[in-house]
Amino acid sequence: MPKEILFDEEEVLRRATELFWTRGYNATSMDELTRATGLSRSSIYNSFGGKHDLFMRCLRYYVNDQERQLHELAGKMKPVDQRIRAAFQFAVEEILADRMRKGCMMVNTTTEMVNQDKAIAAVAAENMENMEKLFADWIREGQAARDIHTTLAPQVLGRFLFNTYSGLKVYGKTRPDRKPLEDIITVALSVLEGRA
Amino acid sequence: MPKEILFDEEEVLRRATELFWTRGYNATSMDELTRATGLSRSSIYNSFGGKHDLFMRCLRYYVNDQERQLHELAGKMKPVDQRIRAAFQFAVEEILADRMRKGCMMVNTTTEMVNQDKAIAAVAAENMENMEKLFADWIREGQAARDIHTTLAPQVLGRFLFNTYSGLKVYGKTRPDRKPLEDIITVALSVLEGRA
DNA sequence: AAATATTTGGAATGATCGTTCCGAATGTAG
DNA sequence: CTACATTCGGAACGATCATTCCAAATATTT
Repeated sequence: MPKEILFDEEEVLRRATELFWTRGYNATSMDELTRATGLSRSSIYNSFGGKHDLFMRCLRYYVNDQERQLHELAGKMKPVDQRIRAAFQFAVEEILADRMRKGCMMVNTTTEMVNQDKAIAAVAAENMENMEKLFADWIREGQAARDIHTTLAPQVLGRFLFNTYSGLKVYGKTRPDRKPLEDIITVALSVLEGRA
Repeated sequence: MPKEILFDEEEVLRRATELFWTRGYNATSMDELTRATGLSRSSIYNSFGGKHDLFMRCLRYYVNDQERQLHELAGKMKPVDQRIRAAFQFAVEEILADRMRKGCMMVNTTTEMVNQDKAIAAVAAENMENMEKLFADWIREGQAARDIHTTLAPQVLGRFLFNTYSGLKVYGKTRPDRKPLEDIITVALSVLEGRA
């Protein structure tokens, strides 16, 4: 009975995410969203609810993708110290390839919306939790393999790595140059070396 | 001949800054600005130009104040290692005292506007330059006093400190708790220790 | 006290905001 | 081929946006 939905939902989500990512929540209008996705107003409201609902879908889409990429990295790159370096190096390449200087959608959203929107704040808190745990798990693994000293607890080092990671996303937005970004990583990762 | 301006310009700037800081550029309306400052629309346009001009004044007001506070700290706290720790500790106290979870206006503005507004991007770049230089100068001073190892160049360590600093402002926005913030600082400042 | 230059409050403007609504289009089921 | 459930395009809605404008208020100078 129902007429089929004609568009590819994931493709729409990808395009909407790209726009929100580039312009932020408040500066993005439904009009721009229709142009970016190719959908009419009605279709967006029908399929995704209003602007806020659509944004939440996009934000989750983004963070899931980000977290998935990092988990995949762990599958390929076994030695933990190399893996951590690879994760940060990957972030640098992403920043340098980002022609629109979008930065990180989660960081952008955090600074723009966390103190004004509880639903968004919840996603931000969850992502922080996940990232800290991911890094902490890697650290624990590296400590067990005696590649990382055990002077500091995995959770503490994980938090530090996540903080450095967020910082890079901000830094790259005003200065997307390889040298300073890699300088920062060099110093940050030196805390994992020796001293055991 | 001229009727006097009845308001205190700095007080107006302070209140407008507080509002932009809390809500960001796009989410702040001229209507809210009139309520926050007590001025009428005409007075704002007369004395400060439009919304964008006023925002630039506020942003400069904010960054000048921030940079001034750090420079003042250097005057009081002579030993460099203690001074750096004090600067980061001060940031933590600021985050914990920030009931509105405003975070850092410069970081917020960077992530919201840098890829959409050249004038703002210029201020962000200038502030980054100043902060890196400030930290680098402190590092150089500490190295000369043999309080900090000389394995890494002042500029490199300065960049790292600035990155950690920015990261904390983001972190504190979603999780304004003392423990994790101080964990991060502990790890970050450990890169300045020994090893010479 | 009168004249003047400026500020001030508030109404008005046109644009744009997010959202709703409805008739037309369209694919499926009988 | 008819009936129907749903999507779709685009007009329309009220609210709000940044900005402009003008008459009233006011402090200084004459």
